[in-house]
Amino acid sequence: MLGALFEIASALYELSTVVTDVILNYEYINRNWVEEYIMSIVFLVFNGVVMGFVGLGIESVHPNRYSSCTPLNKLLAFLLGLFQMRVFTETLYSVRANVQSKSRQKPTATAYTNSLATTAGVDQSTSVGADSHTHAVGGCTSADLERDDLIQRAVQLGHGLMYVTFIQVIVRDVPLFVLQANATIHYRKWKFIDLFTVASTLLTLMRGTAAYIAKEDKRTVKLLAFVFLVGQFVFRLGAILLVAMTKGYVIVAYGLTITMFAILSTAEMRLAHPSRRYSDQLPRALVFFPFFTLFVVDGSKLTARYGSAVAALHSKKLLKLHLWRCVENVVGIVLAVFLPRYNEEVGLVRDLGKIPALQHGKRPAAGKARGSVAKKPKGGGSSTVDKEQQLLRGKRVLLVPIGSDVSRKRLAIWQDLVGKLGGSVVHMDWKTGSKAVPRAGISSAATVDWSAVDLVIASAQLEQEKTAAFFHLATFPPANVPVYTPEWLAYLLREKKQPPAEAKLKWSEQLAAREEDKIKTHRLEEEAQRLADQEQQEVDENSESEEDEGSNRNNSDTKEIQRAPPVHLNTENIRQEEKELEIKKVKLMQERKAIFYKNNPGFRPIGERAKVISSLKVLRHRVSSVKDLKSLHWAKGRLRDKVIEILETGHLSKLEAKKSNPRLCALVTMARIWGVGPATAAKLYNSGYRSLDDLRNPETSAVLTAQQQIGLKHYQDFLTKIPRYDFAMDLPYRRLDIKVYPRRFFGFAMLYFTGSDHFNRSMRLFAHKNGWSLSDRALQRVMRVNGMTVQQGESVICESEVDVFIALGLEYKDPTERNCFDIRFLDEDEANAKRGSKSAARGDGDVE
DNA sequence: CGGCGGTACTG
DNA sequence: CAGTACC
DNA sequence: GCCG
Repeated sequence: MLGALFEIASALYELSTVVTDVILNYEYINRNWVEEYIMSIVFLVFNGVVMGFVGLGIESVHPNRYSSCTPLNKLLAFLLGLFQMRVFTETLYSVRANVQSKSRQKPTATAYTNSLATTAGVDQSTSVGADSHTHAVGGCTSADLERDDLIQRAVQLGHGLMYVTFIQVIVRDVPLFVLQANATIHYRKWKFIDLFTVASTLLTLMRGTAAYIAKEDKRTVKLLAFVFLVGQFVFRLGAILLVAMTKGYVIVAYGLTITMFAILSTAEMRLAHPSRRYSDQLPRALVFFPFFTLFVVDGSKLTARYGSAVAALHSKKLLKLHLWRCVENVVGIVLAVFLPRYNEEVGLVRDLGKIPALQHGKRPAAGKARGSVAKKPKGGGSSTVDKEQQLLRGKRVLLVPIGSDVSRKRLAIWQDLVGKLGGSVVHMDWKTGSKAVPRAGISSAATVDWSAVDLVIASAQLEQEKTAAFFHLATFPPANVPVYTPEWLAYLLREKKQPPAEAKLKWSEQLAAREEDKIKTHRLEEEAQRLADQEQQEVDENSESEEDEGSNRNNSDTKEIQRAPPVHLNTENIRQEEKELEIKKVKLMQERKAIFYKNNPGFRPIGERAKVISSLKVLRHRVSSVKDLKSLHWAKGRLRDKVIEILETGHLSKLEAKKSNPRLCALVTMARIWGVGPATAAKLYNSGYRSLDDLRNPETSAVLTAQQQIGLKHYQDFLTKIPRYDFAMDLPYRRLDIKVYPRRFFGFAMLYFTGSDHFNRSMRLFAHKNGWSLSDRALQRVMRVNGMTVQQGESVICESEVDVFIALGLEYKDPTERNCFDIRFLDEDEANAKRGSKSAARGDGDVE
């Protein structure tokens, strides 16, 4: 009776773990942890289907348990598994059967323990086992026979349940455990529910493992080995996907790969030792699970620390994980090889060398099966490496020291590269006798002994004629001397081999490519012009009535207007893209709205009436005179005058005046130093500093702060935008912004950092005007009392940028639509006014 | 005519 | 607190 | 230098 209670209690406990999963899933979706939710559901469904089939299996051995109608019974058996009720209901059934049979006759202990129980009915030996048992008992009445059969079946079902539990562990609990652990590591502190799920998973795991290792039937072990492998597949794949989380197909590929290796090595391990004894199987279970759990947990941490799975993958820490994998594999293999075999005919894999997977990831010292794979890299040895690194050994290289992008520093780098590649640099005689790099355009020239040159390095920017003139040659390059670009050198050193022909790192190829580019651009320009003209005609035809700007159109003198560089626009394409963007935005809004209101129940958008934050509109046609604009209603007063001036004359006199104002130029230049703003620039100017060189004077350092000195030192570097891909060899100094926010600030922080600054300001102004405050970590109600701002209440919850737009009641803008120009520079008067009477800064009064 | 974004660091 | 920075 |  006690046993029955225990059985029911543990079944109830099983059920409660399922309930926990449901609660957790609810929480996932509530917090919009979509990845966790999806994966959890996938695992639950997968598990449900597996358990459903298990139910069908049990049904075929123990038919008609729930009803007398066979199809209905099958459906029930499947559904019970699908809804994760399998263990619970089967336990109840087996306990009932057991109690029933016990009440008729107390079974002997031996009948219970010695019975050849089989797995959940899939194994056909059930009836055989029952028969043999009946024979062994012998001489019984039919009633005894029936009772024995009943006992037998109950016991079988009890054993079967153990396997059901085991399967459940593999397909459901372990992946879920990993999921939950991951969610915990990533997003929140441990809560009771997490502790419960972890503890319950561990318990179930132990139970399942016990069920597996206690099993003594040979065929079932084989079957279970298979199930175990499938389970492992799910387990490992799930774990790896978790490590991958949201980004990067690389890690998915990686996950698949190591999963395959794991399966192969485990298959080898299991099949070689289908041992019947607890003591043989336990070490494997012990070895396998802890190691892999460590691997997964550490992998998750790593992902969290590096921000993305790909970054984590590229980090050196991964080595540690690989080492764990190695240890795990090595221990498994050692066990597989050296433990005694009980069943030689099942031991399928004796030659480890035949499984390529086993050769992967192991240290050379770890295994004896180091066959052909290990030999290959060793065979090549160090000589190959040397050869590869000295691709220019013995070559005499001439560096062409001219070109718009060739500096002394760059030449030195080339020389260094050539040296590293084992080549020697040919020195040439300057006619002028100077060793300085001649500037392009200056008619210096060099004489070169071309027979002593094996190859030439020249900038791709360098024109052919200029080079020929420089070397006093009729044509450049001279015959039989190959010319390469500096990128070719960089490639050799990086890749340690010759680039493929399609890389086009030969100088002439680069020239040709540039030429081709020019022609192409030209053609595109013409095409664009044609399209623009066409459009123009359409516009003219459609908008006679809107031409209210006639008075500004006496443009007989507009011929000398400097035209802006032509823009080639494929109007059809642009329209298509705009349409797609619009659809994408609407979709995003709808998607996020549901989540936003779930997070902020009862919230009312701040500016429901407001439609748009105005942003720059794109015209698809060229605007070269006022008539190209439908109307100028958006510009009034002085702005309008300026627009007209630009369109009519091609320039803006006020701007020209400023550009030629030396004081302003000096101010702008100095203020572009990182750490120097308008005020400091003015202060410096008034102290007599007029240029960067003035400031570079050593005795000046006292007037600059430490930050400003750094800014001055890397003046140009800090002004250079960081390109997406940087192939340059002498990389500039960079200023990097690293911002760390708690996850709940993500939406606000993303919006802020995406910019633009003007966009941020207009959005914040909008919030401000409506009595709210928007920052990079909150959108909250505020009270502003004579200059003081008082917060009122908590921030609106915005998990994404979109949410902020929803909260403000604004139309969503794609990042590409948040671009405005930065006109930040304070004018003189304003700067003076700000600093009041403290400073005596004087200058041209009319400067703006 | 007053207002113009919100926040953090430095000196 | 002013000045500068970030977007 | 625009806007309310």
